[in-house]
Amino acid sequence: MSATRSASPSKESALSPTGWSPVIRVRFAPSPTGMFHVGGARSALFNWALAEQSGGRFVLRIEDTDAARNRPEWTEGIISALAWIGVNGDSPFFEGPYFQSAYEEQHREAAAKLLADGRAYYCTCTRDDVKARTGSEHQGYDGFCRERGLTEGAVRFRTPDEGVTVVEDLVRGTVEFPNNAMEDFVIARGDGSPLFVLANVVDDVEMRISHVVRAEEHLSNTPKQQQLWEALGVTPPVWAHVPVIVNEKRQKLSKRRDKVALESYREEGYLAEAMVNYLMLLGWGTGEDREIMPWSEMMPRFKLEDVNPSSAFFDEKKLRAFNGEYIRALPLETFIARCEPWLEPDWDRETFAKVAELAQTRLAVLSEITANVDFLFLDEPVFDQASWDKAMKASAAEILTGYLARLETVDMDPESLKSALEEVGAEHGLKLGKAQAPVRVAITGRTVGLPLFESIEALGRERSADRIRAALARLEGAN
RNA sequence: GCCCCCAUCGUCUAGUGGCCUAGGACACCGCCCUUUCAAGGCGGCGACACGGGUUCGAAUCCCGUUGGGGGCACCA
Repeated sequence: MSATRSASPSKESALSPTGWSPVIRVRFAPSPTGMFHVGGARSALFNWALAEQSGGRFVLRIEDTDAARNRPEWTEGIISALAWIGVNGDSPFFEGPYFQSAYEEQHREAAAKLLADGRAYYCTCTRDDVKARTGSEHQGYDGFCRERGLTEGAVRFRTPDEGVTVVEDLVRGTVEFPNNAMEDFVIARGDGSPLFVLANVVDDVEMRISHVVRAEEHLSNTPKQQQLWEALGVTPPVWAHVPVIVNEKRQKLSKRRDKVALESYREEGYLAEAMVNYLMLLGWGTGEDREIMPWSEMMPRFKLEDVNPSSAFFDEKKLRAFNGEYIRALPLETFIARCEPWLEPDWDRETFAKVAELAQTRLAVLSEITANVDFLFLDEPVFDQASWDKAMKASAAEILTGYLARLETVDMDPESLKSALEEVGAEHGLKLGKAQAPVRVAITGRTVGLPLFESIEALGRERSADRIRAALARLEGAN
């Protein structure tokens, strides 16, 4: 038999490809071998949109069969990261988590069935054996044990020698794989333990997965898996291989060299909403001249057929821009609450609340709030040397002295504080833009930051005066 | 080496044979606003990889070239 799939998924069959159920059942099957990856998050989101828009199910399956590399904290990390981006267990569309390790019995039974049906056979060849016979590093298994009738060893799946395996992919269209390029691959080890390719398929079958939506790196495995589905007597799912996410060198994002952990973005102060929005746009577009869109609007618009097949660069600059948009769109109270993790416990929250609105338009990520407001709470500002050098020259000392004098009597409101500095500046032929520089550095330690007069108001008369005196002293010490 | 995928501005994308002198967003540049920096407003730069077809007509279809990428374990 050809073991190929002839029918292409029509719109109708895409809704019930397995014939088991009219609902879409998708799955996300990460292995807990490291920090949760932005690529995984993007795949999860695509699956999540599908489940939610159709009233189907999103099945979370932790593929924890590689005991050597698995760690429980990674599993927790996956679950909490998913929850962060809105894929949470409380939703009626969420199912799981299931743990692959719990289904080993089914995997073994499947291998046994394949063996009994003659679709698989035992093999005792080692890699070196095969290499010795074929004389090549690159050649696959040569089928040596196919007809030997062994009763133990690793289990190999018997692949067709001729013809092609046709994979119908919603993103990539029809993809044909020549069967003669597919070796008889191992589905269970010599000790009987199942391999990924088998476990993955058996679980998908058992969990009645209708659509397998995953990254393109799995496309090459798909003909093998499809053969397995068919050998198990089940109609394969609808496949959809979404593009890989790449770095600036256009290579698949890797945990080693790239910043890929969702958690690290979270810690930097990226908003989940912005991250979700950005991730959805990697390989897909809203179809409108509008990219900033909440999940509630994006979710129903998502279609696998619209996913772009080419790889997408993860552009943190654009993510930052999105994040800034989302931060600015936050109601002030919410913004204040969201900043909380980056504020030291002893920083006065009332003072912070006074300047929060001024800071809101100045952040791309929440963690930047610290550098914007720390001067209000520290005994003395953190002086940035470059800022100091730039501002503390020419008539800086005169400006500071003049302003210090006025600070004793001026009304402590931004307008009055501003007029006072304008007057001092005028005395030295300086416009406000120039005159404010030394004062700003004296007060905040930096040349850039929150509006100066509001900052002085928030700091208070005495503390502001102290800082100007300190800067003056420092200036003299330098000379 | 073998198999497979991909190819529109620097980047993410819109575009599914005529609406395209190719639209939007990020980045970049300039101007305006302005107490710094942002934010905001306005404007600019900037792409259909190349070569053949098919067609009255191609960014859109086909073939090839080139260039990227992914996969080929008794890993997941």
